[in-house]
Amino acid sequence: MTQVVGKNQERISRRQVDKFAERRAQLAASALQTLSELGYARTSLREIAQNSEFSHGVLHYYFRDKVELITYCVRQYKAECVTRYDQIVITAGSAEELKHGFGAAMAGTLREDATMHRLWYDLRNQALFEESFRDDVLEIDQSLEQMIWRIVSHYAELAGSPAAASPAVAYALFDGLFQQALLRFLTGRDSAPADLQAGVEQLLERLVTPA
Amino acid sequence: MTQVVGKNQERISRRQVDKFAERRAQLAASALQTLSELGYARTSLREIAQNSEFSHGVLHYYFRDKVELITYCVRQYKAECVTRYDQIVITAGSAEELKHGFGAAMAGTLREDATMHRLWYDLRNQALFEESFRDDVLEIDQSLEQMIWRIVSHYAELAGSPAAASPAVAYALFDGLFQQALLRFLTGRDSAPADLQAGVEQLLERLVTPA
DNA sequence: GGCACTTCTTGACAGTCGTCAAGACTTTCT
DNA sequence: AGAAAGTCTTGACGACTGTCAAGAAGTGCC
Repeated sequence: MTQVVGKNQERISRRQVDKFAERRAQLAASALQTLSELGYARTSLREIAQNSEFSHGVLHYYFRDKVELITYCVRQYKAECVTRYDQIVITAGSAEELKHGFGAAMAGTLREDATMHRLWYDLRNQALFEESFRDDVLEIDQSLEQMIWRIVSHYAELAGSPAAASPAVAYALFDGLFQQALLRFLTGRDSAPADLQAGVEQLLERLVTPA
Repeated sequence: MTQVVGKNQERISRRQVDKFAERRAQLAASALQTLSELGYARTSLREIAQNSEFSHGVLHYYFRDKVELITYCVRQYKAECVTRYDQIVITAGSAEELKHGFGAAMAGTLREDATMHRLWYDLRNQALFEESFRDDVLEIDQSLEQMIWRIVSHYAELAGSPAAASPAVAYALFDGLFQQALLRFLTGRDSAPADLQAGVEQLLERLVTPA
């Protein structure tokens, strides 16, 4: 059922643990791909297995049940996206540069990772109905809020005026913009990324301009 | 299968159509209640029927299939909520009054109709994966955007300065605030409605203040 | 080679799902 | 009253779900 490590083979047990973790990550990647294509409601374990190179039974060798698999997926998703804009914060030398870099990065990930973002909103919503993922989802949401706040506060610093909103409000506003852009992008409106970039940059300006 | 009306009984056919429509609405109400409790992914026709006073077979007498039922539900939901704030716009005599009325109304519906809002976001997200509800969802979303814009533009009028955002952006920002407040409210943060009211009022001010 | 252990496949299970058809019950009209 | 139309229940169907157990296939050690 769960992983069993050899009795007195300490040398290789480390290697086996690594292989075990690697395969978990590999299967989680297949699961994430399937989830992002079909959504939570329509994703079954057999479908996930078909998107991998294994059969459906193997999922229960690496994950206790469906909940543990999806929880693991959510955590893996988080690791990828929580530091998405940090490089921009580090390298930006001016407020203008940061603003354009952030706007372009938002527009870029909208274009490139649209289905993954769609999945994120799907799972965040599931957490409103189901207790299971709630803690992980809330933790990711908080990390995203902090990521946004690193942008806003650094921009305020570069611009020389204090930020005029709390981290929570700033995150909510950018998230609203992004979610609407995602809806439009996925329903075929090609101008969505450019519109998002403009909206994001305008919002960033206004968030550090005193009323 | 579908409704069959008597041959030459024009007098009563009208009454039968009404009864038919009434029962559809009644069943849709049961469906909406079930959906708001369980979410789209976990709602089955049998569960819906158990939340009504009928057996599961009757759903296929009044609705062709599950998609038509949920589509009908979405439309019924729309009719209820699209004019939610219009009374406030009409009766508000000053910018201040409109601002407080709107903030209080948002906080109030967050408290009262939280599970319905949760369902709305769930269904809007389903539309990103499924083609079926997409048109209806987009139509509702547009109506909500217009509803928000009636608030913003009227507030700008009362305040004497032009609105500094497009209808789409304004809607996205308020929606972001509301969605975050919903997440917090449903996860037990009691201050969510008050925080939402404050955030909404602040945003409304800033949306009509020139940069 | 034989052995211990890990990894993966296969097939089955109990349950649920949407759908539908047959028929019973109810209402309405003549 | 009897016929006809409308309404609802019951029970079944095939398909799909998560889960699990039995065993085959693969891997490394003596």
